Amino acid sequence: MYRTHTCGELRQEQIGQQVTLAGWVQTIRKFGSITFIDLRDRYGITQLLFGEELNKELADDPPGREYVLQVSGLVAGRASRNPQLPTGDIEIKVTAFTVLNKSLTPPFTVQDDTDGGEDLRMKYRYLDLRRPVVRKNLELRYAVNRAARDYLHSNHFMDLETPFLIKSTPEGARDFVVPSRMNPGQFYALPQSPQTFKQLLMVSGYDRYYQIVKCFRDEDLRADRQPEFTQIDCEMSFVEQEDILNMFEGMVKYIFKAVKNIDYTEKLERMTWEQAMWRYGNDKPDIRFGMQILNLKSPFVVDGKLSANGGLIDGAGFGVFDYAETVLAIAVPGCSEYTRKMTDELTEWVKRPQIGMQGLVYIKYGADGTLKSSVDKFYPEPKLRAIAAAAGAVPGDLLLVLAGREERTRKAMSELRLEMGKRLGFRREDEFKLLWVLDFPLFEYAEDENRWVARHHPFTAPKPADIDVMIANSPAIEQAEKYLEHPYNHIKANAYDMVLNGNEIGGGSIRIYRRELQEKMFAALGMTPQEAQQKFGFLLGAFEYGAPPHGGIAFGFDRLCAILGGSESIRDFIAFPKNNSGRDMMLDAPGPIDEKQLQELSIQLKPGGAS
RNA sequence: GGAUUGGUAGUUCAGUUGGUUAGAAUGCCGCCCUGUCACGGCGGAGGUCGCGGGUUCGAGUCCCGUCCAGUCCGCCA
Repeated sequence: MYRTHTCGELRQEQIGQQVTLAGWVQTIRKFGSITFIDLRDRYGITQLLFGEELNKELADDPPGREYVLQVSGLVAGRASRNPQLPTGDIEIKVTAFTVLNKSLTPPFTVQDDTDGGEDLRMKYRYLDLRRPVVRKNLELRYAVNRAARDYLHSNHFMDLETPFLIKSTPEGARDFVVPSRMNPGQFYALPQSPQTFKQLLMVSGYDRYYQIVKCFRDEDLRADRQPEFTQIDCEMSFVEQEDILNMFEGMVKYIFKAVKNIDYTEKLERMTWEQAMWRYGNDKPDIRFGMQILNLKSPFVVDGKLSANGGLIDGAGFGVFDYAETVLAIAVPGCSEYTRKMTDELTEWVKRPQIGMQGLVYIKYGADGTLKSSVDKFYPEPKLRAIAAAAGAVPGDLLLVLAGREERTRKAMSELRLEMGKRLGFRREDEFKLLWVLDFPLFEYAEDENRWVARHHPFTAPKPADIDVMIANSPAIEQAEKYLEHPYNHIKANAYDMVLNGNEIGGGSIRIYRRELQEKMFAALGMTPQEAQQKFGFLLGAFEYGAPPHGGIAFGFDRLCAILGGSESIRDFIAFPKNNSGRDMMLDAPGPIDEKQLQELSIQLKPGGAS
């Protein structure tokens, strides 16, 4: 037997017991004729005391950091206790020890506040994973996994596996492809999601399916994006949107309780996509704080209602505002005393190429009620007061105003709002705000491709009221620049996203389950009937054998774990992640393959294609 | 594809207007130390300043190119 106890469990109650422990050397502290060693395993740290006799034996071939040690000895109370360790009341008086394995000196310190940089830790990820902070992240990941399974199992969902070697699909992200040796010149694709399989399972009558499953997308990476990532993928039959919202609102709340012990009792806020775009400038608003965006330009419509805020700044002779497509403002609380230097810095911030604004206008609404702005020349105080009032600003606020092309300005204002929220400490990582965003547009017009694309995916059903509009209208557009007038712009999807603290953590839709509508959808996306048949014939065929109404949702598992763990980067929550360029620094993958392998696969590389 | 930040000792970093032998902390090695837990004390080793080219009497420092890493934009149904 290698051990009787772990390094995290011994307490005062065990004093006097003979125990055997095994673990890694965390630190060694020598004092002449006695030596302390902190022994670490997954469960904690226990202090070992080597007395005079053993100390000599230890000195013959002294162990170093990360040596694997097995020790036997007596649990004893400590002369001076360490309240910072759960095992700090006791130590082991070692009577015998064995070096189970040696270790090279690790290239960085294996402790929470390590001295190692990111890429070094990735190269030696197996050492990095020994650090308690990283271990806690993976423990949290497992807790989320277990909670999701508990909840779904108790609601009669079945975990069913779907294949990884499938067919490349034209829509959506770029596929990872795998050459087929037995079918020369042909390729499998790795799934971007098990979408069509889970729909087929619905056709087969498995009316509640889930899978915590790897998905693959060959696109450029970010801190919160990996080429292979994990989804909690779910699908249900005989459901409407409301059923799905309720079921998965329940799942996320269950996870909050199980993992964070948070009682998220209130019903999730709901917002239409249009509301989100106008009020927050993006489709995944962070609603932990206000600072909603106000449109100062001409009247605009949200959800069929005309906004009264428009026209406040028109016709004052300020060209930047008069000729801009849109002018947006936010009221930043308590910042009216910003100095010139600070507003200049914000101006530089919005002028960065990533934001791309020409400049920034500000209005300082002083605590004493006075108004000062960078555009006083054009807007006398009463006018500024009206603008401030419309934006819901109160004395002490700083109004920030951006003007320009609508899409870009809205996006920039969204970024500015988030940045100010961050600077003012409104984005606390221990506060969690969930939100449903509903009624997404079904289509988007891709100007570069000159065709409609599905905003969610091509299996998403339109709102029932829009089905007739979709069937009655041809997707064709006479002149490309006139696409905005096409009825397809107004078709809403039966789709929904769940947003947590400004991150999309889940998204799904009610699916199309009739062949005619699915064919119409493929046609709308520019596929000929032959193409549709060739690419999705299996699905269209299945729809002819009694496909039930169904819908589903998929959650970004890694991202959910990261947010619950208070981190921006999902890499910290994946045991063996890839770096920014999709490389595994530890394996040094991807790499070249042998000429023989290439031949078997009937693949010839372009000259210079492999290096 | 683009923007931007960084690359100097095992590691994390400093290095001024270009100027003598490139520093600190930590880690590592040796000696001392019986109550530490960030132990302490003394001593020591450790550098292709990412790589290539250029400017200069002289380059870690300036210029050009390139590679690697981080963040972001595009992209990611």
